[in-house]
Amino acid sequence: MSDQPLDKTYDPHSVEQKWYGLWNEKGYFKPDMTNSSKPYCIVIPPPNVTGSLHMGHALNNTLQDILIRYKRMKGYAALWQCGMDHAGIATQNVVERQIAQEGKSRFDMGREQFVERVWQWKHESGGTIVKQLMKLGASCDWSRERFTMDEGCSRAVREVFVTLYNEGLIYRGNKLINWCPRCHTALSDLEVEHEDIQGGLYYIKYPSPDGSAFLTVATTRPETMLGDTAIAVNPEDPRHKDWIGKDVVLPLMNRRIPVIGDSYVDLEFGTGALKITPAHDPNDFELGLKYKLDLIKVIGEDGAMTAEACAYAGLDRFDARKKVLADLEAQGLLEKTETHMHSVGHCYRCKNIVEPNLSLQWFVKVAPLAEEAIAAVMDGRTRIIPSNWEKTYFEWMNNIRDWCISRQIWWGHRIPAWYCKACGEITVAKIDPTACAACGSREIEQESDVLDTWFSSALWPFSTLGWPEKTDFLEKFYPTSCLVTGFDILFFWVARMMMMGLKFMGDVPFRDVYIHALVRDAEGHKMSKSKGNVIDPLEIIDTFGTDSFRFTLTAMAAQGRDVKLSEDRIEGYRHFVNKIWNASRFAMMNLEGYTEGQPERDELDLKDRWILSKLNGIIKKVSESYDEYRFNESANSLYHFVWHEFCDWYLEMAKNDLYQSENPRRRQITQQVMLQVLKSFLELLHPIMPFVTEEIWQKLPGAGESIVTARFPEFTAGRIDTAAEAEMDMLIEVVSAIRNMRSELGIAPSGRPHVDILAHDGRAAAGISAAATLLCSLAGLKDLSLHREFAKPKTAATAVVGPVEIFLDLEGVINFAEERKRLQKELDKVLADIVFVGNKLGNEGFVSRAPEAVIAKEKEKIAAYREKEIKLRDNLDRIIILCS
RNA sequence: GGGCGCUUAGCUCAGUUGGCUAGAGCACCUGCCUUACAAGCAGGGGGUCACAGGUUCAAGUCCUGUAGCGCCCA
Repeated sequence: MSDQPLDKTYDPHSVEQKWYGLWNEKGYFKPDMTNSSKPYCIVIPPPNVTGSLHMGHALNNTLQDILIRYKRMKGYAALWQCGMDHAGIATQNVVERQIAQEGKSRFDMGREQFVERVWQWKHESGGTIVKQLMKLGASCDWSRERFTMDEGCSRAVREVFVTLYNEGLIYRGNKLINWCPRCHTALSDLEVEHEDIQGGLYYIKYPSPDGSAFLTVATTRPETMLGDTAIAVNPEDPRHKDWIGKDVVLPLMNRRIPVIGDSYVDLEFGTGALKITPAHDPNDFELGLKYKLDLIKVIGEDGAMTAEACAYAGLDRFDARKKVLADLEAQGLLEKTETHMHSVGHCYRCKNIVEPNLSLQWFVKVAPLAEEAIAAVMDGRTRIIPSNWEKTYFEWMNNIRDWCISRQIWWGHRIPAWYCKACGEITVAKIDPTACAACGSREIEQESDVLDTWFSSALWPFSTLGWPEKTDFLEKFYPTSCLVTGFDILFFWVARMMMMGLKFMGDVPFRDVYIHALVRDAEGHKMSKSKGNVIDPLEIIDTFGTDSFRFTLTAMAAQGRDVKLSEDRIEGYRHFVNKIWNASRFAMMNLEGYTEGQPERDELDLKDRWILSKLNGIIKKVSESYDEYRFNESANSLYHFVWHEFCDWYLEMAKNDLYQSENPRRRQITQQVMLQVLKSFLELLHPIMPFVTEEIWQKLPGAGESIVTARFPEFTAGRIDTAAEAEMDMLIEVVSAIRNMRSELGIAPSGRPHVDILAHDGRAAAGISAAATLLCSLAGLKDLSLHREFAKPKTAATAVVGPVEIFLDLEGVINFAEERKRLQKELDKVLADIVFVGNKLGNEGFVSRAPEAVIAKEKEKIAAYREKEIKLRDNLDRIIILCS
């Protein structure tokens, strides 16, 4: 305990720095491997090494930290396995831009030197996000930080690749893939972002060989016509079916191509005739296979037209489009042009338009792996929360296509395949071979492509725990407990981890997957640099402190709803931090004569029993909410508890005991209860607000080593005291009623009126009597008289609370007309209540079919209303007399 | 085109299995510098829960349809 009282306001910055460093140094974030405590493990979604903390990270990591801190306090061996992703394309882009400023390209440098340069960049400027995560308070075990390109992860990648290859689940094939001409690499289907853009729909006339007739075809990409090898029409289409089996002449190229009939063709779209370019459209590719059509590649890797495009060779694809259209126009073969909205694929890294292109690439045959991954979610080995995401997961898994895993870049895991120049065979090996496995030739050359970054991320839950080695960590923590992530990488990452985990570990990678929402701006727009609506979490932390920021995210992170973040909201929660601070400050300013100890049960007074009961309720509520990933409920119940129960009522009532000196024992008990409640509250809140809770907790008398490793409060059913809660409810209502009268009748806050209370009911009377002093101070009264029988005073305002009637002496100050209005309003309300509940009870269906308890509740209600009505009428009558 | 979700107070949102004449924060109005907190305290106003049907004794909550918005996939 510190002798220093708390400062008047809370200063987050110094506090945050101090504690984080200390926690980390003391190793609190490392799981306790020595004991037999149950494991709890989360693997972090590895941020890109190029990344810096954005709102998505902030939310994602706050939620993970809450879970980890909670479980750690619950006594689990809690491991938050952290690390970073090498982010192949993104990182390569960053370094390429850097060397471009020096006037060089990666090709000038050569592969080895370039990769060296990337590592250098990584060491110098990569991973700024780690420090930012620390600012956020993330309690990762930094001693176990991993990188997808580190030695262990690379070994895991090799192991997996070779195994899958040997089992025929990885193959090399010439197929249609998504090609980014800017990044100069293949992309998987997932890495293409589709966006609707306004384009043209061009109607091109394909003449019959004798020139007597034309078949008109509509297309959005006219430049691909140069690679057409057929036209397809629907055999059901009366307009075109006669063309089937005949040829047309491909304009500009003067090539004869067949017209085929296939029901795939949509009768409604365009003219009902479809040009087939198997080398540049995925659907055409399938048709090409079906009808054994030629594949003519007219767009090259650089986005320019190939030699196959003859007169157009060398032109950029978009220039070629213009020229093709102009030439068609000139030949009278462009029938018309319409504007047309259609979806166009863009590279998710550089946003350039992606070209579907024929290319020799490596693929993972996913169907067999997906089957297992589907089954694991179906039978509940892995839960997806909220469960409606399961449907999305199944939908995707059931329609999954082979995964293109080769990338034509240099930064990444180089594919462990060697081509033999002598026999042409491929050698795939875990350890770099020196000779061809087939013919023994030493003339072998390694595949130049690297693997999709997501390939290594797919192994993250076990590669980071040491796999393929059999480590203690792997043994203890796999399957991990929970994965926390946004839905945007459900397919990219979660699905693939499921497949790989099941395949290589024989078990799911995680028991739970918690999918959280997206953070948007106050208007609900996705934050993006181009829109300029990005809120930088680090600026927020600087302005408001980490705790208020984390609390805001948590309180707003309701399941299945996006977080619309505004600074106003964060500011509001900064007030909350301040409130906690000041409540604690108050507690510590009133510790005169304090001794440590646990008061006996029968020494507790009403307010003590009440707050301890409420505390127990909140322990239950908060634990359950954390357990069920209802983070916002934890946050909101804690907010309400400390502000509106502990501060508004308990502390206000405690002042009586704390300020008076006649009864030191009573004061001690109140101090003990107050501190106990405060301490437990801080522990409950700590997972959400790690810093301020530690700062205060440390200053409390009898503090332990750190709140980080303190025990999370346990719910005890026996501590719930319903009698105390009911009694307090009544007192609170009485106080509120008096305050309301004072306010509505314009009694100055400095005014100290006298109150008479009439209570026929013995219990109520006893309660009021015991709390008389309290009532006076809370309601600002001079004094209070309690009566079992009472001649109602003439000049008093009145209120009815359950079995109790309150008379506020207004001699000299009363405005009878005002009081009459007030009572009339009260009476109207109670009459409406009676009608409402009366209707319910008068309903035959309700009485016969509603559950017993519900009916009893309604009956109780109406009885109370009726009683209140009688008293109100009586009081109103007397006022009316006085008014006249 | 297929799928998912949203629409509740001026604003941002809670509201688990139907029992709510609907809650919070901010904003607003009134009064208070009451010795923890004016980043505060006390009191107050404000909603036909998008619309239309249906199921039920009972619907913000379940079902169907409509409108608007958003996202994912093709």
